[in-house]
Amino acid sequence: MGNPFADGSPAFAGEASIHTFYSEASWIEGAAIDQLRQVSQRVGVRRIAAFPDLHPGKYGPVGSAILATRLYPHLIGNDIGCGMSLFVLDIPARKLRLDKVAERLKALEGGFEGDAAARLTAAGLAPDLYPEALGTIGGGNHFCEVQGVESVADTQAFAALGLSRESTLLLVHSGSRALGSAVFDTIRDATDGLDGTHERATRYLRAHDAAVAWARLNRAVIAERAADALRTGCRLIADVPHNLIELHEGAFLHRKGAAKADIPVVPIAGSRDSASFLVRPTAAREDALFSLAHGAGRKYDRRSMTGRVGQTRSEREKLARNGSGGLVICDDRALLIEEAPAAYKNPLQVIRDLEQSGLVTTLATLKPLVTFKKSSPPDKRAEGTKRGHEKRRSRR
DNA sequence: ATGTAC
Repeated sequence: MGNPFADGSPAFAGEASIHTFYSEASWIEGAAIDQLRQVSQRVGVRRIAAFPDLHPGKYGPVGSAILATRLYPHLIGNDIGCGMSLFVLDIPARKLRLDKVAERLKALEGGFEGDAAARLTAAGLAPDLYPEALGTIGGGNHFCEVQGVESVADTQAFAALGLSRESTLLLVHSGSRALGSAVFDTIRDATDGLDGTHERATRYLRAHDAAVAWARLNRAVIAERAADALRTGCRLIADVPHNLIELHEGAFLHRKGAAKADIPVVPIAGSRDSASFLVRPTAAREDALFSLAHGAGRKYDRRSMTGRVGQTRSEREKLARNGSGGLVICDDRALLIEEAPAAYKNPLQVIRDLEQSGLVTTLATLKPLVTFKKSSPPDKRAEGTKRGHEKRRSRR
């Protein structure tokens, strides 16, 4: 089936307009289109913008921005405040030894050894707000990636950010961990959304805003920990949430896997095997609800990836390297397979569509050098009894 | 996505 909204013109379903920013060349699942339609028919939904990384999610379309007069916490889900932060490290890329970088980044696996409570307080958050989780990446599609500069399209704009072809960048994708999940738990029953003036909505929004701030701080602490591990410093270039609700002209702007675009520069992640992009959003794009794609977007869901790739040892070893010699640290085999580059759409096509829609100009292309996802957890099999071994073996 | 439901 073709893509009914691919012409980019607004289509009307219910009261809401759906404006798409992807071309026929982008892979868009029918189930995601169905979800867009369903959301467009919900009470209070006014306008929807959908991006080329659009794919179906648990409660609604991922890769879309939804403006509604009613509040829909489920459109955001549990990882409130999730996003990408780009930093520059105080060390030129040519000085990096990738195997050493990979080894040192394993320090991220444990907890933050600094004063989490003090950092929370400095960010205006309660010191007892999940201090033990602060500075941890989490699972799923989250990562911390050391990048080099592949090419620069706008030298002046790139230099104005204090960046050059020699720069080493650090892209952190993480969110609010257990906090966002706990906040979502408080409104799990509100599947039909909330009246924004209701006290329950106000309470949720206050907790939501704290989770957004916590997630931003989390990315900063992760970057700081990575920089410390690499014996260098770092400086923030851009912090861009893609999972949050903001007030816009008296209505709620829900962004689910849609990057906030009303800021100077936005990093858009590729898969771990392909380049990421630093783009400049076109100002004041009301039609795109001041949003952008947040990455490549999934092509295959996690479950269907099992059996698709990583069957043999040599295939799994291939997944631990990227095509240009970079390294991937992911000692969790299931996660390595679920997050294989083949599970994602072509990020180049995503950028092409955003450029052709006039939503962005690309400043630079960044190549992955070392992608940290997860290092060895304590080996549970080694802890088990001999009987446990036999049980496990018989299950296979 | 999640100190992962049971």
